[in-house]
Amino acid sequence: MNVEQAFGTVIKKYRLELSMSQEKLAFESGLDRTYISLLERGKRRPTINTLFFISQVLGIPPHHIIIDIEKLIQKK
Amino acid sequence: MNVEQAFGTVIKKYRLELSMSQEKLAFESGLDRTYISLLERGKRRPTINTLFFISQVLGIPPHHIIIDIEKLIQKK
DNA sequence: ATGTAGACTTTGGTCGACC
DNA sequence: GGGTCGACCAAAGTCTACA
Repeated sequence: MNVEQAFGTVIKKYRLELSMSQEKLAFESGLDRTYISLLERGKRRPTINTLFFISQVLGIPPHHIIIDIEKLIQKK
Repeated sequence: MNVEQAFGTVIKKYRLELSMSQEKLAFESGLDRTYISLLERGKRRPTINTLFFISQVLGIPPHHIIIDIEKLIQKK
């Protein structure tokens, strides 16, 4: 599993835990809804700024998301 | 202080601790030397993939760099 | 509420050269 | 060894629309 796929998996997991829609996550983070869709499916590589925007809305510290990514790509 | 400035500050700190040149960091991480220069001066926003490449070469876990960034932008 | 597609703008990232 | 500039190409991110 690569970094962008892991990122998508992780933010989707946290988004669903909050029962939040892609639409709301997009709006609150100032990004486009279709872009959130692309991110969750591992089709885009976010900048670290985008990471910070999204994690802020999810209420998760950015480094926590990175730790999850590290674990996912470790597992292959 | 913004995210990209913090990123530049942090990777420069770790690079200097290793007494590594920008040239070597660039080569080992598969990036361009001038781009490392831009990053350290906060002129570019790296993707998370770039974060992983660079942190690998620096021997620092990616989330550790993110923690440092969080602290720096907190302090203003 | 989400996936996809196409056209679009902006910025990440490369490369050669010079100081 | 590092900053900068200009030109360039690839990819981030937007927007409209339809299923």
